[in-house]
Amino acid sequence: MARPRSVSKEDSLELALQLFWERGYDLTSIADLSAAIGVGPSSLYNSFGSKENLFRLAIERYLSTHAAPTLGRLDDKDAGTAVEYARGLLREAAKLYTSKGFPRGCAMFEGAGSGPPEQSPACAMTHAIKRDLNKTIRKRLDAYSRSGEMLSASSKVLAAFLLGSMRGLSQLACDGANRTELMGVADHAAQSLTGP
Amino acid sequence: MARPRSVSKEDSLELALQLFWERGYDLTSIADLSAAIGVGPSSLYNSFGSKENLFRLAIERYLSTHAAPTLGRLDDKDAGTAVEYARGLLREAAKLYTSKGFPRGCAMFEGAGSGPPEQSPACAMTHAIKRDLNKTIRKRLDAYSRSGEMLSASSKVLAAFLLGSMRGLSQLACDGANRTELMGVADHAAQSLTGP
DNA sequence: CGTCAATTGGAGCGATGACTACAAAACGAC
DNA sequence: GTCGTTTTGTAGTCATCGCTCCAATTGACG
Repeated sequence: MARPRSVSKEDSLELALQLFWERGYDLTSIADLSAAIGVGPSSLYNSFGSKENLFRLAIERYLSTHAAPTLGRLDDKDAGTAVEYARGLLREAAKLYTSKGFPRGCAMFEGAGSGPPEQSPACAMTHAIKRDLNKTIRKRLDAYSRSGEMLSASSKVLAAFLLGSMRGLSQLACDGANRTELMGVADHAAQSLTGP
Repeated sequence: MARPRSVSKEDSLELALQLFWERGYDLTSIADLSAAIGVGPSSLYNSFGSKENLFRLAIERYLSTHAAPTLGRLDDKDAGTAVEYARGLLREAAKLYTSKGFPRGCAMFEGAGSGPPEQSPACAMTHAIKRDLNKTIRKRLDAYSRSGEMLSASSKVLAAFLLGSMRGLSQLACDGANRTELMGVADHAAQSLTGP
């Protein structure tokens, strides 16, 4: 029994996400968001509290929608061999980073600076997520090792390599590499997990 | 026959570089630079003209000093096999990205946003450099191909992979990975160039 | 219709952004 | 010492930042 919001929270978050995705946290101002969403700044603050919180919610939306297929590959337990697991993960990432109608690269990697957690609020929140990604990949590789598969390096090194590859793919996408090129890089990186 | 500058241009550029390196172009303000260098803003503008130009000169200094060993590996024609070439390049980069007493990661990759050239002045200048890096790597790989060495993929894919690996290493360094870990990733990535 | 609750647009807050105007200061040349 | 040249610090320009205050608006409910 009150005035209804002119734009739904979901719609607002999706529009905010796309701005953060394209320009990053620092270069996206409240005025930009306000104009893109079509509501005044006061409505944004009434709904989301702060720019930092809006970013957090936008990234959460990103992870649970756009990035869901990629995250699903992260702990895909039916991926076949380790190489096939890595290929599935990196190809899915490459696909996400070159989706038509959306900004290039990864919204989380590129949306916040890549600095240490204390550099900015946005860095702090994405830093924790990246740690989780690394941990998840490493667990999956450890499982391959335990089941007897020979890998080309330790799970620690390979987890860092795969996460680094995802970030490299994101940056290549930002710089204009097309999907075909990214898929080639993804395939090559995945293939490198082959044991001796 | 005029008043001498209180801080040399070289010293100013080195200090400016380290700030841009650590915080990036956008998050480094003229006031920050002024305080770190120990001169007023007017001196900075008198010496360098604009923030954009100061950044350009700082990055040029970075490339010609700190990054010189890494750039030297880029077209090292006495590197042995392609795998050895890649290993030399990536290990030198890993070393640069974890130098004691300097910010983590690559000043050029992390100092400017990773967006398209039109996103910001800083992006525009680094974009051109990245294109050159790719081209140089590819030429080197083509030379290996022409001399009969079998590679694991096309020079186009491998050049993108190697540049992507450098950027991945830089980001891992920014997130706190230590030198040993980066060296492991570098070795692994280089090893992947082995022909079939 | 009147009431209450939530949202809205707009105006404006203090802080900070890049940048500049200007006069005092510091040298070499004379 | 005086002059000319360049650098210096200070103060201030206008724009924009994240954010807030407030009165007007919009509905469902009685």
